[in-house]
Amino acid sequence: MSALEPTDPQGLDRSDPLVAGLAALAADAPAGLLDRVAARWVRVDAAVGGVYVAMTDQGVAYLRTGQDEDEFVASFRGRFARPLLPGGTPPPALRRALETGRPTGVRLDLRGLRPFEDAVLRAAADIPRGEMRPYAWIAERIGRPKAVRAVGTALGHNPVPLLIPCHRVIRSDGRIGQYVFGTPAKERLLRMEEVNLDEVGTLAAKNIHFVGSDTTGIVCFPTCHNARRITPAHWHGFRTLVQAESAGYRSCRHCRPGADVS
DNA sequence: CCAATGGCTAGTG
DNA sequence: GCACTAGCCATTG
Repeated sequence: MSALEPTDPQGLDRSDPLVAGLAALAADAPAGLLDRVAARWVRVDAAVGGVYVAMTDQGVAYLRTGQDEDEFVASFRGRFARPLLPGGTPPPALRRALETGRPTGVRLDLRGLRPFEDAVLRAAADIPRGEMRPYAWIAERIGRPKAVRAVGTALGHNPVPLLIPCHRVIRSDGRIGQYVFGTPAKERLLRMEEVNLDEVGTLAAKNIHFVGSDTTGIVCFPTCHNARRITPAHWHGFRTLVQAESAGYRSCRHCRPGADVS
């Protein structure tokens, strides 16, 4: 540093372009730049009660239930290496999504996921409202048919439950399975979106996990919207997909039981 | 690197 | 049918 240069009160050499640049940043960083680094959190009412939602400039990165904001911030920091600041008003699209359970128009920031987790969550994101698929179905779809348990683990780490509907993934035997916000919440969410859990339970008790129509020769998961329109007179239940196939049925192209056909 | 741990399953008796 | 269990596999300690 030259003695002729003015001395900064903080001892910084402002003639150094780098230092000058940094100083300018610190002094009046545009909001957009700060938000490129820091995430913002908001509180939103959801179907399961109040939730905290963290958003980056790319979209929603993290969502959790709970009352204590310090806890939320701490758990966010445990997973993401970036600061989290209070963020003001929730975007209307986000509020609408969490009120109605229809997450249209909400951008997600899923960076940082491992390839396996990413594949699992993307498959789960494709399950339509009001329908359910087994853990094993996701495993097959992503090309890891034996990683069924790991699918459960990955869904358990879903950073954005509700927005990625992991509550629509159930066990192959028809039981509800576990959920990041607890099994009762999972049941409530499913009933809220008009899944007939009682019927699914009744069928499961009779070992029926697939249903088909003898007019179309198509077999579905019981909650598939095609399955729900089958006339009782033409309705047939099956214990396994193999049984349905040997009876001449082919798997529904909408719900894709036995997701081997891509 | 090895062991342990899950939002699970299909098989066995 | 109904319990049980060995197998599975991506993460984590």
